[in-house]
Amino acid sequence: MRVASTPTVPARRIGAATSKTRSQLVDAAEQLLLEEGHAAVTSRRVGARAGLKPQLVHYYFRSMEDLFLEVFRRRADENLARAERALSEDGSLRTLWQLNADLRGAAFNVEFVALANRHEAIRAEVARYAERFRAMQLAALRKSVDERGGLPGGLPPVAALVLMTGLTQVLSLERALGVTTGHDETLAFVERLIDTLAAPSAGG
Amino acid sequence: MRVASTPTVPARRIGAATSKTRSQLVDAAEQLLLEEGHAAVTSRRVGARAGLKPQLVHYYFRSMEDLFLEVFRRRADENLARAERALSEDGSLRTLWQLNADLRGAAFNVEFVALANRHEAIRAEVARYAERFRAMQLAALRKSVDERGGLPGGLPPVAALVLMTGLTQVLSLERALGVTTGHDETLAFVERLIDTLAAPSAGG
DNA sequence: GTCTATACTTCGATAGAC
DNA sequence: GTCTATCGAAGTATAGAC
Repeated sequence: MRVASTPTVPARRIGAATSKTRSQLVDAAEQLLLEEGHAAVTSRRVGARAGLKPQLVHYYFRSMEDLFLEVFRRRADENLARAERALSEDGSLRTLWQLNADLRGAAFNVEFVALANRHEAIRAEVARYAERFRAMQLAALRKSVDERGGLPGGLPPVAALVLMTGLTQVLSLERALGVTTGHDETLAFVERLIDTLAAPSAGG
Repeated sequence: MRVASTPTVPARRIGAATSKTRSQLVDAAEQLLLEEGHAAVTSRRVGARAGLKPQLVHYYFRSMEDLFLEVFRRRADENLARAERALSEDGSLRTLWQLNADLRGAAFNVEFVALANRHEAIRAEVARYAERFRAMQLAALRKSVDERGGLPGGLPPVAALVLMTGLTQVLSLERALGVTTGHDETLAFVERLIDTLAAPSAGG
């Protein structure tokens, strides 16, 4: 006796994940997302941007949510790979700062956090990425900080990461809005702070 | 000879800004925005949520963008009024911290920042609010900080505000996503820091 | 793998009666 | 101030030919 393990609906066929056309669609979706927000990422507009028929979006992706997930994963994987490269040898605060400050597109994050409100699958994926990114940074920072007996003021390494994340995100976000009051002062302060911590004894 | 100063299109009539029905529509729009994101704020759904006909949305608002602007302004005005009350007597770091930590709905901000990408009028309004909020806080903080000769480490008051804004936003955002690694440690650190600054000499 | 054709839904917005 | 009626555009998704 066979247990029913197949879906009741035959499910329409879906294109291969290795297809070049498919990655063109992901490219187009990412562009639209960054330029005009997630509401602009429709099958028709993605198709048009890629120079393809909109129905191909539905051939390669079971739903628009699947397309969003693919756009997110691709970017997340890039970020994690870049972080791994940067942190493999040097987990200093400066490296971590540069890593966070260089992350492309706070706009990207905003769109997906907004999407996460409505799509549980996207929320889970964003959360998974955020946790992995933080854990990777924490491992590197702990290692470099332990060598010199902790951060000043009793600042826990993980708190330094949360602060850094918040700071880089708010700076990017506000810049996109056209709000820059206090940015220069804050950046200068962070630079000074990192310099001080990198050279605890004068003239090192 | 009269200069043409009237619009070429007669423009359909728009309901009074004082209408109770109108504010019910704004209530409904705000609820939908918080629960399901800005994409869920359609004239049909707003009407249904308010128990009214969707056409009334178009009677009270020239466009959906106008409705979004009204939702934002109402909340922004509340926040500014609350800030003014809290800061009128006490511009301490603790008061500022509580003010930022208590601000309802980082989700609210996310939705409007996302909308700002596509709607210039919304971007300008969000930017105007952010600048006013920061300026109000800065005036209060400067006053309270000058009395005691500045913040430690040469931290400029405006940089303290930027840091605080980033921190409270990232904490709210990540909590909504289900990411909380490092939150407790960071909050504890901030509390300790504020305590230390509030009582510079032991046994004050 | 890509096409045409199409079903079905929902959207913003307006006109005009009451 | 609210209603009915409606237009035209855009959305997701699917079926089936090639």
